[in-house]
This record gives sequence, C-alpha cells and structure tokens, in this order.
Amino acid sequence: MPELPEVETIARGLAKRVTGDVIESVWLGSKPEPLKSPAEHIVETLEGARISAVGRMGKHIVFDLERPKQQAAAKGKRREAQVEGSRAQWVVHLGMTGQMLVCKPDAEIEKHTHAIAKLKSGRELRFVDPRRFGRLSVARNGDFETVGVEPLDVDLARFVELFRGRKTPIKSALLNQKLLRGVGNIYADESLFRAGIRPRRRAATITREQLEKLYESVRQVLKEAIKLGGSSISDYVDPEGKEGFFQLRHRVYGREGEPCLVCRTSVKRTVIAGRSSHYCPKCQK
DNA sequence: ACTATTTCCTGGATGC
DNA sequence: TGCATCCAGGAAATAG
Repeated sequence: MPELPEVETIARGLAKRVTGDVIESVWLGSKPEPLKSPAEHIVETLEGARISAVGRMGKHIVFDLERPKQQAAAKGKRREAQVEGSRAQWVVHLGMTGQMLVCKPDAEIEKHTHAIAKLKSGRELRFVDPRRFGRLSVARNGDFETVGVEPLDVDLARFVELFRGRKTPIKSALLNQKLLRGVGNIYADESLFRAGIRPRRRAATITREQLEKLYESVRQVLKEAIKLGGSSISDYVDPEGKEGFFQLRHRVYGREGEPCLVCRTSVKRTVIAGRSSHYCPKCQK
C-alpha cells in the first residue's frame, strides 16, 4: 500500500535507473485498462519521449517527458501534432498493489502486467497491478494539478487552515487527498498516535496547540519513513528490490491488542470511513 | 458545500 | 484438503 514515503522511495529508485532513457514503444494490456487517459493518447505521448526526470506528487509517480522536435515534424499530418520540443508528464498511481518495474526484456512477464514501455537502453518499464486500483495517465506540461498540499512543503498556518470548520473525523481529513496529499492509512494512524489525538476526534474540535503537534508529527513520521525506505508490509519492495524498514517503527498500525509502547495499554482498532484505525485509548484523547 | 457510504479488484488468511 | 467467506484499502462515484 504505497503511501507518500513508499512512492517517494520508488520514484527515487526509478529516477536513478531511467532518467535520460527514451521510450521507444508502448504496449497496453487488453480488457478494462487501468487508464485515466485514452489509450491512444498515452501511447502517442510516451512513444519517442525522453524521460528527463522522475518525481512524486502526493501518491503519484510523475515521469517528466521531453518530446523531440523531429518527431513533431516527421508526423506532421497528425491531427493533434506535438508542439516542437514539447513537454509532458506520465503520471502513475500505484493504487494498493501497483508496481513499476525496470526489467530486462527477457524477464518473465508477470501475471497482471498492464503496460510495458520499451526503452532505448534495452530495458523495459513494466506496470504490474493485481488488484487494478492503480491508474496511468498522461498530461501536458502543467496540466497535472492536484488540489491538496504536500505535507512536507506546507507551512503551519496553511496546515491548520485545512481543518477549520470540518466536522469529519480527523482521520478522514488526513486521508482526504484534496486537503493533504500523500498520507494514507498507515501514516495517518502513526501521526495521530504521535500527536496524542484520537482518530475519531472531529477535526474542528482540535485545539491550535494540538494541530501544531499534529503538523510536526505528520512531517516527522513521513521523513523518518522516507529515510527508512518506507514500510514493507505484504510484499512491498522498491525498484531495486529492497525492502523498507519503517514497519518496524509502527507504534499502533497493525498492533491491535498489543501493548502501547508508551503506557502498555492494549492498542485498539476501530473502523472509520471504512478504514481500520489503530490507537491507544490512554495516550490519545 | 460537505460528509458518509458504496464500489472496484484479487490474493492471502481464516473457518468449517 | 477443499471450498466459501472475509479482509486489505485509494479514490471515484453515489447518496444523503
């Protein structure tokens, strides 16, 4: 379940391996494709493009693409002709189980492979996603906007403002990508534990002081997790096949019934907005 | 304008 | 052992 730290780790790994490479051809799997843009649009945008950078926005991996000039000239008859030397992005959301793999072309094609981009270097970028919650799309430069703010960029004042007047539980607000982007179930629970706030607390009832603590907690948890390469639960590994280690630092997530690491009280689990939520009833108010 | 709930999807875990 | 059922959850869609 890639959240911000995992996606950041993945994007860095991909950047290291495919920056500067050129996409020569693209294959998209049949059936209901996990696409947010029309298939032809994706193929047209990716083929021939050079990957100039790989980054992250919220939980999205963003490949920055440069389209060569001669490409546009040679295919002049194309209706939606590419502007010369145009820029675009390939945006990938991994959903729950998505993976972006860099493979040798002779590597066995895994079940649930939905897209393959052949690279000039001879390798392939493959998108594999058993549960099909992941999504692929393309955008022209600047088109890919997400509404929420980056937790690691936002300042305290704007962070506090996000929750003003919201009756929804703070846990739901943290998961709402239109407010804050990149925080998922694990990091929401871990942040709330560190801030001493119960997940069901209505956002609007949280004091300024507590919100300041939450602001620091969210950022601290995310930074620490990035440093450790994310949380490896189920079978998450980064593009180099390495596991993350933040799961060893989880204080409440997945620890139902186990003693709180601070006060030994049994960690409780409840469901909020359809998501399991873990907390210590004594440490969190 | 918000908020809450349902839906999508498959593999692994659990239960009888 | 085998089969059915449940559960995980991001975000879009739907309902209130």
